[in-house]
Amino acid sequence: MQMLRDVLEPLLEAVLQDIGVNSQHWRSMLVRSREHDQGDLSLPCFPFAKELGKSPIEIAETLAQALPNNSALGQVSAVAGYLNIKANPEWLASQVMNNGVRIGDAFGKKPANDQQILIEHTSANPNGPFHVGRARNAILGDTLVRLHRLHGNNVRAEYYVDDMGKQVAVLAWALENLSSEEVEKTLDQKDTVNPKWSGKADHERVRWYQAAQAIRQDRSDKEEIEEEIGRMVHASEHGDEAVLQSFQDAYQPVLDGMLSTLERLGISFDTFTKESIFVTNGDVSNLMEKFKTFEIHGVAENGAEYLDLGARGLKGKTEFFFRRGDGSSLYATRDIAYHIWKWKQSNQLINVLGEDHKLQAKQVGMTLAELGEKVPDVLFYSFIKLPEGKMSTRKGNVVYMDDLLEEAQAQASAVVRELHPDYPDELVNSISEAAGTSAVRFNIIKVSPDKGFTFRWEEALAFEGGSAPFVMYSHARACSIARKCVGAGIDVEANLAKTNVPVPDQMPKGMVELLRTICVHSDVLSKAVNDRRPHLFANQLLQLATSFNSFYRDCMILQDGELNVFNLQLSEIARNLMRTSMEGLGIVPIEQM
RNA sequence: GGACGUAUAGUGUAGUUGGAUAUCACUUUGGCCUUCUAAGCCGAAAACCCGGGUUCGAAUCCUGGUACGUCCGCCA
Repeated sequence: MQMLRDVLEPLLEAVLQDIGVNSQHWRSMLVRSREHDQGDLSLPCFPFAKELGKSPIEIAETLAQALPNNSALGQVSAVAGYLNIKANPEWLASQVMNNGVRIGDAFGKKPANDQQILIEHTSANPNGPFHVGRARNAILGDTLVRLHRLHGNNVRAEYYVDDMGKQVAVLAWALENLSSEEVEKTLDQKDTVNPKWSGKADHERVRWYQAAQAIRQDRSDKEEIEEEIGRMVHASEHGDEAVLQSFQDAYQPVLDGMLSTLERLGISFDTFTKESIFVTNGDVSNLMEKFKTFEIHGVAENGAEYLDLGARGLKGKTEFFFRRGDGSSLYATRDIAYHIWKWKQSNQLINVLGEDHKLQAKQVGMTLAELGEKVPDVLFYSFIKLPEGKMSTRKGNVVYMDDLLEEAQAQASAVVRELHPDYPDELVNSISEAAGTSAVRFNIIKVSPDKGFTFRWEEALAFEGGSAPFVMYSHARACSIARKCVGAGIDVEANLAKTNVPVPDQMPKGMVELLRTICVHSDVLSKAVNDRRPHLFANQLLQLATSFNSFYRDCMILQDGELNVFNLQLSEIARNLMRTSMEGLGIVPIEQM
């Protein structure tokens, strides 16, 4: 709780100096108490014992006695060598009510600053529909974008389109050379397209890609095919406009289909940058010429070139190849050119990458450093696997995002119908769409990115406990209260505008809990953003919703037609904080459910 | 074989960078709907992979194991 810390530290410093502690080390020892009953902040006094020649218990007691009265401080106590300090609930209330935590206009939105941040995420190869594994990148990345915006940062969400290379070439070749009969014959009814997605190019065209993959293995003329594809790849890497155009014609509908899936999850991008532009504009070849002048530059027997990053401390395989024997560039080389370009338009770069890209990212980072460029921040995440094992399109062991979202919506719909048989279809649909997609997102965001994640239908579709619908429900309740007030003829706006509303003498547990949660909200947001760990904020939002539910139980706002102004104001603050926070995580803040 | 990551109640997870009685949810279990939405609230039970070390104090740091994941292409 930074607010309390700001008040407490100067007071503690004076007191500590009085008893003979002069170092500043204690600041890092001041920690949040485990038990809220004991306090909000605690100072363990054991390290002072040696220095002062007194027992920790004695020191804690001396400090508790010496700490001056302050409106921010509630109970101050010494327990077993710990100095425990509790915030005064009335002070918390005044902080919350008097804009102390209302940051900006939107209760929790910080004012914008001049940081220009570019977050690149997803950047999936446009050759097939999203499955839940690939979606972790998009959900994590988009959440990071949203949280930065909530934090007041200027962010650009960027998708790096892989519009060259073998995968796209295979897709383009297949679309030009294979009839749909051939495709179906080759795939032999395997993993047929869900009729629901029959118009969707990401689901349709991936079959051409898969058929081509099979044909490249088996067909009698596979050498010629390979040659043809190789020629296309080669031409694209030398900037052949016609070939690049044919690639784009092949992948663009697929990409559009994939993006529409993401859109359903509330994920969108500001800019799309095509990999090929760094080849056609000469950046890549200039870069490769520059590498030649490096002292760690090396050449293989067939003329392929590399940088020996071992000389810069890279362990394992130290040769980082940036040019093939035939003179063309490699993916990583283009990625470096891309990063140099990105640095020209922003002062912070964040990439969201799967853990399989760790080595690659390291090589790119070291090379950028070698070039005198800054190294981007990277958020790595571990893969999502299925209970049956690794997710693999080839083995048919996949859960497509489109299917998951459809199922989530259907199950949410069943829940709504059971709970509210009176709701009209249209309302049921909008609630279940919001609840279903939000649940899927939240289920993925709430766990630490570097944790391996096993996808389970029951968990993705859990609508209670620590889920998105749980938060949405709390928010909808708060909205319902406001509606009730309006219905009772109360001017909500006018009551919210009232100042100097007296803080109640008796504050129920639920109210204090809510105030305390609100007071740490912005601390947690900063940490989640700065450490690139969105799950911290997801947990904070759960805490906020839980606190609100306790408050809701303990504190009536409208009782026998009487309005409690203080409670209304607090409820509205919490409601707005929930709303902006939900938006920050991509949870749809519907007002009724 | 090497590099990097992970290991917490029956299950899934949090742990603010070394502090007290380790978080939350599911499951199990006892209560709460004639007052603002019970997708809710209040309670019970249940865990730090195994050895060593560092120190007043270790889930957290060091070290040695074990298990799992990822990578170690002139692929993207």
